[in-house]
Amino acid sequence: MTVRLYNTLTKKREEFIPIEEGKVGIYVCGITAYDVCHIGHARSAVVFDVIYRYLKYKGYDITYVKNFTDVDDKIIGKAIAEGTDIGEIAERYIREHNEDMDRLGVARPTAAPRATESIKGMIRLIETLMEKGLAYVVDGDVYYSVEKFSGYGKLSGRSLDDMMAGARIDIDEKKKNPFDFVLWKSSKEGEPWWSSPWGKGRPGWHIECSVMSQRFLGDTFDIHGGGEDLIFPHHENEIAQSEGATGKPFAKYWIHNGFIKIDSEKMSKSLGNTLTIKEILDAYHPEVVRFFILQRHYKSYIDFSDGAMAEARGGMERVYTALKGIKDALGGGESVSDLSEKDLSGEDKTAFEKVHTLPVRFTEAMDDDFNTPMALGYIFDTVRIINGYLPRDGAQPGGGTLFVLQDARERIREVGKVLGLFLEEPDDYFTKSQEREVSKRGLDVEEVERLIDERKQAREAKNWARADEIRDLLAARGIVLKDTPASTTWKIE
RNA sequence: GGCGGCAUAGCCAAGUGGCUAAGGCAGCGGUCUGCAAAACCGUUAUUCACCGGUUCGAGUCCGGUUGCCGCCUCCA
Repeated sequence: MTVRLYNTLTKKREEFIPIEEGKVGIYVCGITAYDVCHIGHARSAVVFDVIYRYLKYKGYDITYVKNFTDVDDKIIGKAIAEGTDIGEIAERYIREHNEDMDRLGVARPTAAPRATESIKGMIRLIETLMEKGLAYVVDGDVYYSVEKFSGYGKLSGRSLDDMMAGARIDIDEKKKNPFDFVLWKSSKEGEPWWSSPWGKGRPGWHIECSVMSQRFLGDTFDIHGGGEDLIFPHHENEIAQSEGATGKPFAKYWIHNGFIKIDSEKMSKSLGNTLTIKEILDAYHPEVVRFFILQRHYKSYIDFSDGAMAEARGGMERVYTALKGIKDALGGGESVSDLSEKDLSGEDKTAFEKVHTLPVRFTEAMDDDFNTPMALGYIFDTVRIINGYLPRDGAQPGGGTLFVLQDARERIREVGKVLGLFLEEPDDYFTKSQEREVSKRGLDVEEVERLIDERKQAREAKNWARADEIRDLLAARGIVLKDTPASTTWKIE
């Protein structure tokens, strides 16, 4: 089965056919290293991480490039403000970024080049554009002449005439056309610079991606991705630069992820409602964050709120509760059943067939434009089967049951690995989750446990009134108790 | 002003021409439990913003209306 994906360039869902059979080259625009990453970066990272892992799961030999922009106005501004150089600023935020990604369980790309490592290539590319008459020089700045590139606007679906009609940009007298964009910028006093045929200067923003994608993936490659805000002008300009220079098609498929809103508002620095990845991870388990993101199709916007996160947490718990049930039934052993599939019959056989085909359904969903919400739905279907199949308290499960449960766990792990979910030991997951909730709510754990202990004694004395009173007291603080024959455990609702 | 997207149950969210409109959360009834919790079973949209059209057949295609949103400036 082949993957079908929505291509921003054609505005259609298309069959994914790699340029070279079995191989995939993917380039995703990374961050500008001038500030800590927010939840929007997390979404983009998680979405493309899952696409990367899925294509790998499908057996493709994949080269995944995600760049760092380490020279730009904002970085320069920050360096000047702090009296340091751009290298130090970039280094700091790249390190922070990598830390955030590691915590989110985002795999490192095959290559993570920095713009400043490819300055020579950028100069060469700009020279080619000059030779082809696609660029012009004004006072040491080099501009791209959009009118000279006939395909300009094909990605964002607008013509230059449309853009002119609705132009809202400042007229810059240096430019021949208001949509011309800078390829090379002359440096002002105190700014970093590189020498070039046009004098001391630095690259414009778009040129780096044209150069680094070409360097790692060639003139034409399979997939180019990024946030939807990059469609115009960034990706449009990349196409103009690359196709203008090589005369060949640039990326074959373009994938763009949707934005995150916060409490139904657009997240932006001016509104002051940005949430950093660090803040989110202090409050929620990384897998809850991934689950929250993957619960919606990557192209739609997501509305972040505490309520939505609480729901995501609830969903995660459902899966981990089932995994815990399996673990308890297996008695902690990894491989306790030495049966094989053909030894199964009746109920065991039926359950096995349902559970064992999870990866097939998962693949169907993912092949359909990476439909992670549907993929998660199939995982929940599997969870229901497991829960209904788990031995009741105290019952001794038979060999067939163990075999099925073991397989169920394997299959959930198999697809979970692609999504970056359900990879923890259930006990660890619950412990970490609980610690976060406790610290978030400022609960006094010792007092909680003292009350539980008091309730235990009341229960032993069959003083149900006092036992219930304590439970209600704890419930008022969001603590839910669970009595098992052996002990009482508690969790945050 | 230009370009584009979305509207599915109380909430979140799949489904893009055809079996009974996935799944999660919340609710209700039952089983289990000292009572709960978790889990399971059942239940919760004759209907997919509205109006018209195409079709044997539409949530799904086309046209219109209304409402929300994004991009056009740095932005994931």
